[in-house]
Amino acid sequence: MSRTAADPYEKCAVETALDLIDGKWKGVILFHLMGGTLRFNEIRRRAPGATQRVLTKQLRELEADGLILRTVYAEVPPRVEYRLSPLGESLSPIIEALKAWGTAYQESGAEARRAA
Amino acid sequence: MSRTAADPYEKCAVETALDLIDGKWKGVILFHLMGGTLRFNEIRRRAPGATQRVLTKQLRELEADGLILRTVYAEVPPRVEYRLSPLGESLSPIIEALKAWGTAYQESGAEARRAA
DNA sequence: CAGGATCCGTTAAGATACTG
DNA sequence: CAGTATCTTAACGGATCCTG
Repeated sequence: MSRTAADPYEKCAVETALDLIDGKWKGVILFHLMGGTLRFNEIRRRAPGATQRVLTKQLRELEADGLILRTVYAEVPPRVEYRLSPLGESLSPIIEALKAWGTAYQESGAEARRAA
Repeated sequence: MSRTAADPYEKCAVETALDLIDGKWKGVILFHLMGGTLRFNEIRRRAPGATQRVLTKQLRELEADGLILRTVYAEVPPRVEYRLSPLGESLSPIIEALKAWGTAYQESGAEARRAA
């Protein structure tokens, strides 16, 4: 954050935000948590293709970043619930916007062009 | 895109969108191009820390994804201008939202907590 | 059930040098 | 000016096996 140029501050904000949702499954996780609290295996089911290791890691990162809350119930069998923190919820409009934009992009056939 | 579950479609849209702006400097590039057409070295100046190689690569990816347009002027010295495509411009609201959110995140002191 | 520990392959990204 | 060509490193993501 040197602030040598005119507006490096603004630039960093975009970077900061993107860094937080950077990770192959973070967007997906956040999106599904927007629907309410989920347990580990429930998230896993909604993110087929992601392994436990990766999922766990990204959940921990999201937690460390303060975007989600992790609640462990000391019972047996173990139960761990994940839900959006207030900060995470404040991302909802953006996730929704991304979803809408992604949908439009897909339907525009731009994906096909990309593959080509 | 198996569509086996209830709504894998929606999930993929979020993923699709994030994939397009995934890359350490893509968000920064797009943000600065929102201010108007820029030449290669102008972008470089606005993304200190990014090397030519990385910058070139990400610019090419953005171009391949149809988010930016690259215009080469056959003159000497060479001049190459980058600007947002209509599709790229449609991302502006999202980039702005990310910037606003990132700023709020930074000011909330959440970054400090993250480092700790 | 919800992970932790390990090993491994791929890719992103950085450093550096050179060119039309 | 705007790249390309190599090389190296670090991080990410995946697969598998094990445990409180």
